[in-house]
Amino acid sequence: MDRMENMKLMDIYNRLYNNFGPRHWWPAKDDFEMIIGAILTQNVAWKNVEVAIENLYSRDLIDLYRLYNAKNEEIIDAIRPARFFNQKLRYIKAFCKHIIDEYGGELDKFFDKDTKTLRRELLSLPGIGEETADVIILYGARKPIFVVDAYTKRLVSLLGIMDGPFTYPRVQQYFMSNLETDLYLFNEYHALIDAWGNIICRGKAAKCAECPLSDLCSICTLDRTKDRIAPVI
DNA sequence: TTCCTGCGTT
DNA sequence: AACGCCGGAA
Repeated sequence: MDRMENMKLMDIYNRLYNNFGPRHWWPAKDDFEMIIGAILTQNVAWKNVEVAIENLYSRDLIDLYRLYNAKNEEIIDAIRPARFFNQKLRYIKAFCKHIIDEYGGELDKFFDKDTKTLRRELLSLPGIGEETADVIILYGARKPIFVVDAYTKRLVSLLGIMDGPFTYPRVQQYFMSNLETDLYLFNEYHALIDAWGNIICRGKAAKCAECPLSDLCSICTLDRTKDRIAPVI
């Protein structure tokens, strides 16, 4: 734990928290819905996922066994707004099958495993990459792990707080080695970075005037008219 | 790298 | 019409 790096990261966290307030993630009624949402949201706007989840609820399919036994056409019909529906159908069914075969359909038994084992097991499943695995560990199993997404890479790149290349494990290691291992902190930090990337720092339409980190940003100087350059990731 | 491939925003 | 989205696989 480097004191200076910790101060930098906590300063960023506090600015985001003061600006956006607590985000109360993950937005789901239960753990199963949380996991389905995590798969459906891959490279898709969350608004589309909300529709897909609602479609599943209206078909009474937010349930491990009912979803696993449902017809492919019915699931595709429901999740179509979340894009890549053929792949995501396979991913969802594979996850359900795994929990049914290995844990008798009980998610809690799956979550009981230690973080490292849980992560390995999640990564072995189709459609579960590093980000989705960590999201499920943090917001589903409620174990402290730092989630890295495209916004996180954009943030460290723009603020110049760490050296590249900004690969998933390197960025994750940077945050986890310089922050207290705290479930609430990791929960809010990722959710706040998402709010920042989603609401403020969205590519061409970036609202630098409203950004609580503008004075730390290497390319977003407000005192001169300057075209934004895409961050190198 | 490319494919997957819906929808609100600009 | 083009962009970009709470990515992952091959």
